Amino acid sequence: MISKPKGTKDIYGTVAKRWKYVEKVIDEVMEKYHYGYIRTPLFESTELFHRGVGETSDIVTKETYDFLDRGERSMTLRPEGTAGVVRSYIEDKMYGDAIQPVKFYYNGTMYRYERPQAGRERELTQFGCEVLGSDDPAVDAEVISLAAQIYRILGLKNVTIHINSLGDADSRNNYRQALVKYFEPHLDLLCDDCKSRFAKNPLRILDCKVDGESELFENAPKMVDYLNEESKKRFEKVLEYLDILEIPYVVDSKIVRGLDYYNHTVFEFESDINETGSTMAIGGGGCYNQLVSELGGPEVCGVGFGSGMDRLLLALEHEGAQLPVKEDIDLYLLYVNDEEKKYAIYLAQELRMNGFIVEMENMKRSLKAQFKQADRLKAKFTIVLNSAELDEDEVTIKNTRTKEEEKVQIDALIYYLDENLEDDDFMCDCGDECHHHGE
RNA sequence: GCGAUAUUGGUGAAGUGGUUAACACGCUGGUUUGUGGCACCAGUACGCAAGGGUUCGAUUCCCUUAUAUCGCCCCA
Repeated sequence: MISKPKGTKDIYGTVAKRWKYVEKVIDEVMEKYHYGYIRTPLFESTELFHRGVGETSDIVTKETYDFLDRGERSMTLRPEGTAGVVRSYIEDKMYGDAIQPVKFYYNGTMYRYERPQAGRERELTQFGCEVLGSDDPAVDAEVISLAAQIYRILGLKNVTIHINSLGDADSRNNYRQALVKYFEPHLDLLCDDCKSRFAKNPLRILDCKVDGESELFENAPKMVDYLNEESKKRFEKVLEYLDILEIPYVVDSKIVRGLDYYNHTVFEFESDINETGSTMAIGGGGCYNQLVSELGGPEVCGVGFGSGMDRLLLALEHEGAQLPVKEDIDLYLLYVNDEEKKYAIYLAQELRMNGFIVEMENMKRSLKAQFKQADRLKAKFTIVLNSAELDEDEVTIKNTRTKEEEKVQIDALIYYLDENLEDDDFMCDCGDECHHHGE
């Protein structure tokens, strides 16, 4: 047997329906915020992902799917969405467009060469957005509120927004130095991982799982105190706008994000996915004011966020959120003899073209087994085709819920179904403003 | 890259160094010759991830590999 590659998943059945629903919500919300859908290549030049990420992390060396194509060009399966969007922005000179800022959203598979674990696959699906060309803090707030809206509409409740500011390049460097100075005398108290973080990426020390709660860490310098005046004002604006939007947040100085290209606002959406009560980031993002120029474009600001579908669905499941997923069918056609079967083939097609979800027997089952099948399919109606009745141009249709049977002229069948199929598909608890169903 | 645990039919699983691998669900058929969902009866793993080893004998012990789950590193 050939099995799927490590860290990949087959998605089908009810799970696939949940995915499609979530994707529909994403599309609708993105559209209202006026973000244009963008599809960029699944693979790009390796250099695209390696530049900008910097030398500090393992990402470049061991966590991307790299390969040489037949022309000996080094290619990489995209590990995230931002780089491709920024590349496209630069390549197509969108910074010259009349409409600014440029706003995009994406939704697609990404590839990371990692060991799978909870909420972490090698092939993953992420959606996200990018705004390029504006440094207005209102854009930061918009991006955050957009993500918050998607989560809210999906029914996710236990999500906390952690937000922080890294300031501009100067502030960030000052803070980095302060951290180094602070931890240096206590180096021997740190865990082994932190010792290497100290050398490679001191900001990450704050994320330590071993002794992140210790006194040493509590007294560590805070980013906020190292923001210069301008950066501080900018951050306050972002928070003010979030207040206007009535979006609750927690200022969390431990949010630093891993990569160097972030400036100013950074944020993460945390959900309590595990039974253990520990939290997991289901999305995050921030400003990246150097990435565009790093990749060969103009000095332009970017803001974006990305969110993992797998973790999002995990969180929805964990919270028991009800997604409006349709699992039943309208009608199941049963038959016994060949003449009836032929009519079933015809009738199924006819009714499907008229908008009904129709299924028919295709397994040569006994009539009894056909009824069982109709149950399993949760058919709202069944028709047992009967030669004698067909000669009279009529069928007996049975409502599986009320058990009532009725003789109906075949000509009147569509009308009958229209009348009798109630629209009780689902209830959703998104309040009066809910427009996302029934279309 | 590192670590822990696991891998038994269509599914959930129990179990043991030794004749026929529990139980349940499902599925198929029958009781009921074209109206099910209930009930009862019957059938349903030539095999316990793959390969190698130890042994008179292994699904059970050992090794290797693969896969899965969870964690570490990293986190875009």
